[in-house]
Amino acid sequence: MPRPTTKLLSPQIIVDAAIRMVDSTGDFTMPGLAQRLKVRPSSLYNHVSGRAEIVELVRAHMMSQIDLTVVADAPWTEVVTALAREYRRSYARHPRFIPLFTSHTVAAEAAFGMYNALASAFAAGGYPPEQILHAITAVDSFVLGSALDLAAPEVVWESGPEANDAMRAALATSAPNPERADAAFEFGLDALVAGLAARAGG
Amino acid sequence: MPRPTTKLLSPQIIVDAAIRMVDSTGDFTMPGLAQRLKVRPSSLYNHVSGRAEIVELVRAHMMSQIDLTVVADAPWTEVVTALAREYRRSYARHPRFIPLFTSHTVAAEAAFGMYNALASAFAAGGYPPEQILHAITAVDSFVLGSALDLAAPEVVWESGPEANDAMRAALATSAPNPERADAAFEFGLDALVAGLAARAGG
DNA sequence: ACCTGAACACCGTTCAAGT
DNA sequence: ACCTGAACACCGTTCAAGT
Repeated sequence: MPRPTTKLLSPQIIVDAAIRMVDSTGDFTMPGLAQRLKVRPSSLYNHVSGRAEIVELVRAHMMSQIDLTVVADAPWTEVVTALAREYRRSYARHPRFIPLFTSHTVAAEAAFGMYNALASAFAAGGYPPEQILHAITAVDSFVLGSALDLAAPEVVWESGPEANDAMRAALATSAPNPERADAAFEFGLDALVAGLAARAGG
Repeated sequence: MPRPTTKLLSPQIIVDAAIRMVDSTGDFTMPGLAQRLKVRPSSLYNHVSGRAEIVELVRAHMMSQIDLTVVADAPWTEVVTALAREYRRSYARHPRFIPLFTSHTVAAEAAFGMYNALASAFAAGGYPPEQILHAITAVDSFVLGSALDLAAPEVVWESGPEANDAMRAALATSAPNPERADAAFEFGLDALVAGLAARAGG
């Protein structure tokens, strides 16, 4: 009886199980992972250093799904828009995992491809070096905040105790998630990139 | 011997202790809170329903610190800018608490004052109701993302394995936190509001 | 009314022992 | 090389008991 060629455990298998567990329950635990993989919790430590590393591996996995070549030879504002959209989409595939990224370690390594691509786009737009980092940070912050909005439970706006006139009129037009979050992201992204374009070329 | 007039425990006292513990350690636990307050962990449950409620009380406390009347009679774009700045500042006083807000419940109640003020400003700017919610969401997402950037540990950009030319030039200008995060926020906020202004009045 | 003590069902992690 | 079993030091929460 030869050993099975496919191993029972590996970092990739653990990462997949963590993603599935968070998708279905909103969080993951080492015992929960072990149970899904039909293994004892201590076995996991032969493949990952601990829970924190699993979170980082998931982050790296999601970032690796980003296609950095989209519309590579378009005007720079379209490149930034497309990159930000791809960036958020990679988060959006597993929205409930996003809060686990926010008590973060570094993340810079996994995101470096994205940052390089954004830096090139802003440089092409005429941005001086000392503002490129700010522009990248602005896009990064907006994408992460928007991704978190996607993970939010359906907001019970209606129960808002004292909405003023402007707010009440706005609430009357509200759509359910994820359509509302998607529309808000596209709206905000368009405004942000337009504002960044107005500051460029100096 | 009369009882002491100041009680040993109250929701406010627990909230203050949680904030101090997160400021100094990055997280809080019920036993840790109890120890700081010279009390047993089970005593806390006479004043709060549990850990989750403490997080929500802290969120409400921080939001209540926001001054919604800043520059009330300025042009609407300045009102939005000032509100967003105040909003982020209320987070920034205790940056390490911010990640604890991101696995959130509703938050809408605590933020309603801010949302009302933003709604009024956008309405004054000529925004139609169906876009006001998007504009508010964009500001909200950008502020939260920027606040999280503030909680990030000093990023070891330099160790970035393969920065391209544009990125390397940008990194050479990087300042330490919190100055870098502050400058990036102001830069991004200016761009976002400029973009939102360009879409207004339609 | 509110603090305590003891208990419960969990965590993440380590490590010697097996194969 | 990798899985197990047992153990450790923790969690958050409940609840009867005290005062």
